[in-house]
Amino acid sequence: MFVVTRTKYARRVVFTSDHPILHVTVDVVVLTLRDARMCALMIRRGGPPYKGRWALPGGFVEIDEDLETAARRELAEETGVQDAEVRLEQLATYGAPARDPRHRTVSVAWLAVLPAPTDLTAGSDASHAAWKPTDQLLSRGRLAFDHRRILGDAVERVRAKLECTNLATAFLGREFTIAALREVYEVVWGQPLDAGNFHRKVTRTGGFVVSTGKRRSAGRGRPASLFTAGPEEFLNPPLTRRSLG
Amino acid sequence: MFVVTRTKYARRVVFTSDHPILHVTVDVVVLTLRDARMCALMIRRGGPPYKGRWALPGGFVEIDEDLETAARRELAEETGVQDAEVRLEQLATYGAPARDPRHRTVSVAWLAVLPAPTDLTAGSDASHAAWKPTDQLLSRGRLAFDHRRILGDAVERVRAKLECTNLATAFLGREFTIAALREVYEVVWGQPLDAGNFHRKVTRTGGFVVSTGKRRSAGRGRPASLFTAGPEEFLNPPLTRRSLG
DNA sequence: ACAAAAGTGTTACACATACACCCATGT
DNA sequence: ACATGGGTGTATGTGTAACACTTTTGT
Repeated sequence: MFVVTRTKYARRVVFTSDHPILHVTVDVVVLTLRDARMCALMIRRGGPPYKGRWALPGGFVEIDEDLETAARRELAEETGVQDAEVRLEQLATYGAPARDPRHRTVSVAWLAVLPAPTDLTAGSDASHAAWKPTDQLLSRGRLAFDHRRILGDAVERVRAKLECTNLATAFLGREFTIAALREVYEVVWGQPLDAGNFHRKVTRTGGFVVSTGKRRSAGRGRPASLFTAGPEEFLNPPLTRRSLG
Repeated sequence: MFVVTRTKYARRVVFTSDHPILHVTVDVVVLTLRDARMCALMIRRGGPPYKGRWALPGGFVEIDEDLETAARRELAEETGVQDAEVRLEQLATYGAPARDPRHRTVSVAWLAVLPAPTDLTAGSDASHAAWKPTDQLLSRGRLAFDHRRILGDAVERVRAKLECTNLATAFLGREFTIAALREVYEVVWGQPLDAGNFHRKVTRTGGFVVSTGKRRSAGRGRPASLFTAGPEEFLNPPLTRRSLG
């Protein structure tokens, strides 16, 4: 029950319905670790509204497109990451009537966690896309729309999921050392952890990490064993957030 | 950029946009305990598609309506529950292109947990609305749309939240006994718990329950103390799901 | 040899589990 | 008096927190 026409500039849709009509978008919070800081991929807006402000990558859901497919498309367009293995998790949906001044828009937010050295060359303009530290964005950043809240919810979700899943391994490459994994926890939780106890905990918790048998020297000190992420999504019991240094 | 006209039968909206256009609905999973079973409020569909099947209460989001407001409106329309105190929590958003055969519909699902004796008289027809046991619905029920999946996700969410929040108190009235609270856990988790240890755990965990000083006799046995729900949302450490009987 | 990081041992303590046992009420 | 359910005590096991200590490398 809709007609699509193509003008010189854009597709134009004339739609008839008995029901209210809203726009549906996806926004993706892409997180990674750079220089011991948690960073989010942000896009600088080139036009109104919120011109010049940082915004989450996102866009409209196509008419025959699954929500996760739309999020995956946005992720690929902005980062070049085509990997179907990337964990993409639905965060929440934001739909306050005034969140977009142009039209009523409901946005389904997604969370993606990537290993560190992702360059933004593929498909996106470096002057428009950048990795920004999440703590800066959340405290002093001037973000477009309600993206500060979405980002804040994403960071909270990641903090919570480190306790009871091995999501932390998503911040690392396929093979990693226990020390690197510990650094993820220390950065995300913002507190030092006991190296010895952490090592015991993650290696003895079945399904968390899998030993490869290989070792890697980090320049000085005893070479560390290499592990890959285990298959287990949920741990029982969870890691605790205590054990301050 | 839209025109609303009113015909004899329904509002008709003619809409013009440069972007894909989707319908947005809310569906509400309303859970309660009846006769030691977890039940969901279901609506029997009177017309196609899925005529005669059970569906979650839900409906279209109005053009100027917040998502939570829409969910709360649906809850009130179907149960008569106007209480602003009712916890309403966003579950997830479901948007597979074919989930509604009529038109592309994205549905934001919400979860509400209510005390048991809610009669459905207010505003809804008893022949169309009913409390159905969730285990039956999930195993043998023929549900409309993707509502089986939504219901399944809701039940999983509730099971998980009992471990680390005092959501269980939402199944009970303002004042309740520890035994009643324990029954909520036993029904939702489907396993018996040790009465003594449960009592100690919930009363010694700060913020979980608050003693009223009052007592209530249940006919036989020592009268139980009455408690109200504490303010705390998250517990540390969580209740464990073990302790089989 | 020394520094540095990986990994293990050890001890004290908190909490969970299992279950015995006492408490307060109705019949 | 007895049954019934509410609530506490207690022994035992298990995991955590803190930190000492050993292992394995680079310089």
